[in-house]
Amino acid sequence: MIIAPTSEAELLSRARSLVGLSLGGVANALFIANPGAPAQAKGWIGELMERALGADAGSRPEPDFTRIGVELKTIPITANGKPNESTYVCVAPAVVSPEQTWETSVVFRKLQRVLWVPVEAEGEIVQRRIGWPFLWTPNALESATLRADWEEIIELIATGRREALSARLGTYLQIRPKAANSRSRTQAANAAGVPEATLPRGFYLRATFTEMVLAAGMLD
DNA sequence: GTGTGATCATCT
DNA sequence: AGATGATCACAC
Repeated sequence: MIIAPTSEAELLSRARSLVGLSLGGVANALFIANPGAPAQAKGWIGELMERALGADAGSRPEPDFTRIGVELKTIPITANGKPNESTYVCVAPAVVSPEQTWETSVVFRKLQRVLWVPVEAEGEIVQRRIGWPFLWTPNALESATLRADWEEIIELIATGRREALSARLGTYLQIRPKAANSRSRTQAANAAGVPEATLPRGFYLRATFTEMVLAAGMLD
């Protein structure tokens, strides 16, 4: 077990010491078993990096590095240097409390400070290499857009209009299914407040957004 | 089942 | 090809 970092500088230093290394090499050094077939290896890279860097939040809905409030996100990058996937943020609430605001949301708390770690998206997983990591905080325009996206989506959930939810909503932040399968259900409420089962969903950052973030991050 | 880590696979 | 909806693994 690697001890959690106590400062951003320590975290960033650790992450940058991994630049250029293969995922298999890091896994071997940590005595972590190699992943199975790609379809069975979802999440393996993220969990490997969590362990390599000392993330300590476990499965709690808060930033990975609890002491310094930093969220870790690995980001798959193709040969053209762009992310080939969206980025999962957290589950979307099935019911919204009246006190819920953008500032108290899990999306906001997780995205206030992120350590992005680019990783090659192609080839054998164990041979993929780690790229240049950087710390990020959304700028004013990004924050305003994320907030507007979140509010639009949350409003639909809060008013029970889940039939209007779609991954097409949101400029940077979107909502999509987040479940074991399409038959999964969780308890929600319809427009009249009557309990109703619904598909669990999660918040994701569009790849077009993380592409912008990555482009800026490469500069520092 | 709920939350974490995501990527897969189908549709447009 | 890119985006949307579906799915996989694991901890608790």
